[in-house]
Order: sequence, then C-alpha cells, then structure tokens
Amino acid sequence: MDALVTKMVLHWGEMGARWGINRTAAQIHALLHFTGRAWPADEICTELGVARSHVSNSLKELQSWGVVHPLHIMGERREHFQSIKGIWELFELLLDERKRREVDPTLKALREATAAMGGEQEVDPQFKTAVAEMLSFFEMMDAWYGDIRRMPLETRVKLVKSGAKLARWLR
Amino acid sequence: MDALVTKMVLHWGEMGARWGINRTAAQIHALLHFTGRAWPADEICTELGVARSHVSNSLKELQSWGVVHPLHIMGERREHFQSIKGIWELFELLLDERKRREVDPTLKALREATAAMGGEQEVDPQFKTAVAEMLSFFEMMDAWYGDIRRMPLETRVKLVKSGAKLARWLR
DNA sequence: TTGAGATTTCACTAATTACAGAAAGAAAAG
DNA sequence: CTTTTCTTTCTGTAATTAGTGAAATCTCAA
Repeated sequence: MDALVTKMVLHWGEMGARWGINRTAAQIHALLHFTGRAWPADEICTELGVARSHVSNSLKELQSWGVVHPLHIMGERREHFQSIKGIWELFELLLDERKRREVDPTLKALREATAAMGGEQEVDPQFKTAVAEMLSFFEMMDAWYGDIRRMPLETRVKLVKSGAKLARWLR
Repeated sequence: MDALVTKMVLHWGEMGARWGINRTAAQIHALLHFTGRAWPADEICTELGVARSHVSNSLKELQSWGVVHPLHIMGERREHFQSIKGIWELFELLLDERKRREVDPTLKALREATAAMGGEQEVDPQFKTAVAEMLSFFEMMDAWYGDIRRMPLETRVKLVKSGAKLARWLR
C-alpha cells in the first residue's frame, strides 16, 4: 500500500479511537474512504494485518453507523464494502449518532430530574438551579441542531462559510 | 447523598466515558457541578466510594481540562475543589480541548499529505481528491469554529437562538 | 524540629476492550 | 446434493485502562 495512504489510515485510527470507535474499525473506514473504492473483506485484512473475524465485526460496526455500505460487484462472489462519498453526509451521520447516544439520553435524564423535583420541597436549591441551567442549555442546543439539520445542505454550507458576516448581522 | 444527585452523577459518568473522560472523573465533575459547592478530596471519595488516590488523579485530570479548580477555604487544612460555574464556559473548554487534540492533528496530517503529493506524479488520483476534499472540509470547519469562538458570548447565544430565522436570512 | 494531617507516587490487581483462530453457518457453483 | 468459497459466531488470549492500597512526600501547626 502506498505510504501516504498508510499514514492517513494510521492517523484516522488514532482519531477514531478518541471518538469511541475502535482503532481498526476507524482504520478500515480510512482505507475505504481514502482509496475511494470498494474493498472485499479479505483484502482489507491482508492490507491491515488483522484477523478476518475482526474485519467482519468492524465492518458491521461501521455499517451500524451508516458510514460504510456493502456493494455487490458483478461476477464477484465476495461482498465488497465502500465508504459513503459525501463528507458532509459522513459527518452528519456521525453527529446524528452521537447526539442520539449522548445528548438525547442526557436531555431525558435532566427532564426526569426536573420532573422529580417538581413536587419535592426538600431539594437542595443549588442542585435545582444547576439542573435547570443545564437543561435549558441542552434544550437550546438541541433545538439549534434541529434547525441546522433541517436546512438544505447548501444553506448549511453558506452558514459555515459566512461566519464573520454572520456576527455582524446578529448585532 | 440525595438520590437525585446520585442519578445525575451516574448518568454524567456514563456520558463522560463516551467522551474519553474516565467514568469516575466524570462522576466527580458531576458531583461538584450539580451540588454547586466546593468539595475536599476525601469527602468525594467517601461519597463515590473510590480510592483516595484515584480521586486525586481524577481531580488532576479534570483540572487539566480546566473544568475544575482548587479553592482554598479559610481555616481549612484540606484543599477544596469546585466546578466552573458557567455552562457555556464549561462546554467551550471541552470543545477547545477536543479540537486541539483531534481536529488540529488531523488538519496537520491532511496538510502534510497534500504537501507530499505536490511533487509526486504516481499518486492515486482517488486518494488525491479524497484528501483534498477532506482538507477543505476541515479547513472550513476550523475557520468557522474560530469565527464563532471569537464572538462575544451574547452574540453566540443569539446565534444559537435564532436558528430558523437564520435559515431565512441565508436565502 | 517534629509530627499529624493531607496529597501524590508507585506498584499491583481487576475489569474492560481489542483481537485471534477455530468452528459453524450460508450462499453459490458444479 | 455436495463441494467450494465466503462470512459470521464463539471462545479464549492479549493488551489496555480503571481502580486499589501502601509507602513516600509534602505542608503546616505546635
């Protein structure tokens, strides 16, 4: 494999590890993404030097995130796998999933705590305000994420590109 | 400890674990944050039922993120620790640190790959475009983050609150 | 200066997570 | 239907990370 590709694969692996994706799963994704083509599982495992079974499981994980898709190639017995093309789509999938796993449960927990405090009199006021502040912050962010997520892609690109202009408009 | 606080502490611990912060460190932060007061290390460790040494290390980690500060209390021998108050400030610290650890090195890697490809003729064109696209995406996001980070807090709050309006303005 | 309280370091154990390899399970070709 | 090729499941091991407890270090009051 090209040394440059290897470098990106290794880097992607390290970064993936910090995102809670296991290292080799992230490496596999990098391999698929940066080579831009579909790979059969066994070639992935010779390329990265990991067990066939591990590649299989990692591919399943990547598919569960929605960032890798199977692709049937004509006249080929083996299943091939490719990374989704669009970078925006890629990071949308990652963010959506993280929101679902991290933000949504936290919102739920904060709402439950708020509800539970409603009746009780003997709740520490410090706790009460801390929860209320955190909840309103999360709700604000949640709504914002929804707003942005609902924009068409081009609008979102504009938004990101017009950062400084935006600041002026807001004043 | 109040059952409600316990619940938040446990939840925060789970979420922290997914952010690469170790579970008990996140629990400690939740304890400090949601009780809103300064705690001495030994009380934290009886409260959470973990070893004194572990609390010490976790507090150090939290301080390295900047989300917990030591506080000297008059007439008290023991050091006390408290969470930073502002929620915006809290998440800014977390995001800044994650950017520094994850985005910046990735930008560096992408730039190095781009530079290395400059001279070479025999680079897979697929790889070339994949790197170029990824780099421009990261640069765009990096610039955007900088723009937002530079806004005064109130502007940022406005930005988040005016999500839908914003979409209309962009069109 | 000594010693008690408080904190950190360090060496070890427990628990989790990553990964390997064999074996079982499908799907397609003959 | 049977053999071949490919994929997944399952069980065990390696490696990493979390957490413990004792010993060493530090700090301050007496």
